Amino acid sequence: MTTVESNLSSNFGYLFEDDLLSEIKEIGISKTIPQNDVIIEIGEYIKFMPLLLNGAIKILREDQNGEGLVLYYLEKGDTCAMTLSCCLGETKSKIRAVAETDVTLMMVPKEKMGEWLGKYNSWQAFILQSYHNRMDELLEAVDTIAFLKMDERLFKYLKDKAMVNHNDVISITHQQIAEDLHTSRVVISRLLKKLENEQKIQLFRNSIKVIELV
DNA sequence: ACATTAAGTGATT
DNA sequence: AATCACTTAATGT
Repeated sequence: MTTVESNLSSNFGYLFEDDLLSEIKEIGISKTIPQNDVIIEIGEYIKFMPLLLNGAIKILREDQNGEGLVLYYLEKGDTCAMTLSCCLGETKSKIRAVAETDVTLMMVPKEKMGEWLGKYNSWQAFILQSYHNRMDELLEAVDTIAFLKMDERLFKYLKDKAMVNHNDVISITHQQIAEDLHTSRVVISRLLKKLENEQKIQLFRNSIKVIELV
């Protein structure tokens, strides 16, 4: 068994029946994407549906000026709900997906999506469950943006980032955080300083250590 | 040594 | 919370 195959089994094996699993192995194209590469761009048509085998993907929304806002992260075993709706409905992507870490994907041609829906119960369950999970995450993102103050948003952002990277030291500049949260660098610097005084984080040049991971 | 980039801070809106 | 203006610190050439 190849690495990709065992990877697929360990992440999706408990979800899918064996027939489906072997069909995915046969048809799917595995792909590795280096950190920070854009996987899906806004306005792009989607021909493949990705199953995330390894790494993490950052999902962003963008305003008219091309400035981004992080919505949520996908981790292994996840798939992107945007691709689901795009593959089923022939529409363009409304979000951008960026590789947060190095990523390995299994790309399934979109034609198979509909076919499998009728053929495999486990596939149908997976698609519905994925929609449900993404909906929850989207609502959580809305709550975060609407109800939390910037300092709480920032701390949540840091914790999420530490989580998906499996590392409590985050390599990032204040400027980059500001872009992800759609605010200014000065604001981030001040709030980070405050979090450091509260012993929640430690600041270094080009990196931040998260102390209170909860 | 000089230029560039990252980060810290007071003052103002 | 945003912006301006300025300083200080770290890093690259």
